[in-house]
Amino acid sequence: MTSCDQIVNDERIVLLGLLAESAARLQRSAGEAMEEQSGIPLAFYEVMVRIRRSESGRLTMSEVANETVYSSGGMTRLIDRMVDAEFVERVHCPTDRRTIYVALTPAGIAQLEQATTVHLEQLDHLLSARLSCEERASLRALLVKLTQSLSV
Amino acid sequence: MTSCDQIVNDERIVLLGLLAESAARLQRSAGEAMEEQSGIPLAFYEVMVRIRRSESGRLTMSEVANETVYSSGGMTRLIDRMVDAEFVERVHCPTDRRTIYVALTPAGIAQLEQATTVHLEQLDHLLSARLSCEERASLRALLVKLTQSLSV
DNA sequence: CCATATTATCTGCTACCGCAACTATTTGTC
DNA sequence: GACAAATAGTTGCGGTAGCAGATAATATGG
Repeated sequence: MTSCDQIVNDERIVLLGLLAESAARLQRSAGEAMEEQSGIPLAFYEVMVRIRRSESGRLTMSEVANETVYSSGGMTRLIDRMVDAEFVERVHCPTDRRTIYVALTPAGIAQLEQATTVHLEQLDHLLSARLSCEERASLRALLVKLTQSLSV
Repeated sequence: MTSCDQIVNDERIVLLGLLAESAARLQRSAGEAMEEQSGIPLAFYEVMVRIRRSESGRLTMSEVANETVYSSGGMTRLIDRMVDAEFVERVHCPTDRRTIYVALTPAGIAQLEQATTVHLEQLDHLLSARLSCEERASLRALLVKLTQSLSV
């Protein structure tokens, strides 16, 4: 190999590292702020947001796990903690006794609303201050394109 | 609040979730491939790449930790594992006995070269197949801009 | 020359995730 | 209807990260 020095600076390798770094730093900043100001982990928030976005106000365990890139085992315990905190509840599906829906409790809805308000302020700091609306839109488009069909 | 339904779809909240999801999925895919084909965790690779990119061929514990978004404690153990695997070695700084340099061993350099070759093929699958060269360039530019001054 | 503050790294404790194995349920095939 | 395969979710185990405190070395002020 002529020089690994050059190859490790390949744009694709840099891009993957950059993506990991950006995501880690943003999640850390936003996560710390949420923990401080709303008292919940960012992971809780992400789950509650997905549930809230759903048509029926509930998602199966598998659906939540897939949307948030958790394993099924990992999601079981995350939901356990959220049930303990009384933000969500498990609801058995009447037609398929294997599936379990996860739905927000009234306390969860309240928590989600409070956290969202604070979270948006943080995102103004973290995102809006650094990227224009157009830039955020193209970043979003690029990430969607990148993640499509990688969804498995 | 009129409707939290709308607010949780705010473009900034979506963007943060999307960034997390993209990074997680890509790292998972690339990480599994690297583990299979090169026998090392992606975390090892990321550390070795940073060291290789450095001018002097070595970085302090703090430098590696900062560049890879680890805490100092987390980096201590990651380097412990890499030392056990004989990919890197700790070198005491002669002028400041607190600082410790991390440098690649010959085995580490060889491993890095092998892994890089395979990794680039994977990235062709994961990145090049989905985004054009121009799109990757603008994604890179946007991520750099986003992460700038968030570096602490 | 000593005391204090700062810096660099390591260690103990705790929390959390993934994998693989397991249970329960449903679906498909004969 | 019965048995095999597939699917949904939970649990045991192992590994890894972060935080806080400990340790060691250097820099600063008196």
